[in-house]
Amino acid sequence: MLKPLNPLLHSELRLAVMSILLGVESADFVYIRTETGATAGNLSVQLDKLQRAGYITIEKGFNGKMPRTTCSMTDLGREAMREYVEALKEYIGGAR
Amino acid sequence: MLKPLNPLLHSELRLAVMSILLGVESADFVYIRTETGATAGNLSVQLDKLQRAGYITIEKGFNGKMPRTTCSMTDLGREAMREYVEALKEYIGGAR
DNA sequence: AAGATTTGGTTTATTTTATAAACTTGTTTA
DNA sequence: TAAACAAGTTTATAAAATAAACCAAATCTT
Repeated sequence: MLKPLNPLLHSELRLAVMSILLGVESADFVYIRTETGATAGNLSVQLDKLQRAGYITIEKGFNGKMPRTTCSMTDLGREAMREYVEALKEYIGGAR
Repeated sequence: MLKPLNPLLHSELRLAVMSILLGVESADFVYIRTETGATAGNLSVQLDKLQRAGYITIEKGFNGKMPRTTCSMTDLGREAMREYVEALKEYIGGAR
């Protein structure tokens, strides 16, 4: 039987966020927003879910006077991605 | 910017169904149900969506006296899977 | 042979999720 | 100083997934 797909990661926007964060030390809200094309509201909600799961950390600070939200992936997040990709391969392995 | 993921395929159960059908000429409802572990109701709904999209064909016949529903993938379905996997790789490419 | 159970589903209702719209707080610009 | 903009959050709506309830016919039980 196929492995279940972590529902937290099996979401287009959350997966895109995780994908971006895999490649960098950290990324801020505005950057992630422009890279993904998501609306701010949607992104805010999905980042919160990833944080609650312990997959990313969110730090709120300031860039001069403007607020800035910076995200980065945790080890737990990295491990979850690894497992997700491994499971996913069972689903798409035949499509080559 | 990341390619969008075909929402019809980006669903655990529908993806499992497509994955199964990729490897075989055809498969019947009961087989798909046991392989995926899905409930009959859920499977019925998701098969219908795949059929409406033209990704699979569904034929209803009989096995002796018992009804039998047989599914197989269409060329359109195969092509959609190919594109989906290609898009997905952009998301998970970093996780190796 | 009548009733109970199983098979193979479909339909409908409920829950969850994703998404967008509206709002808030503070900043910069005209 | 009023209007517009930036960076988000909160709340409402739309869509999706899932489960519960149901149905018809076959088979098993006594």
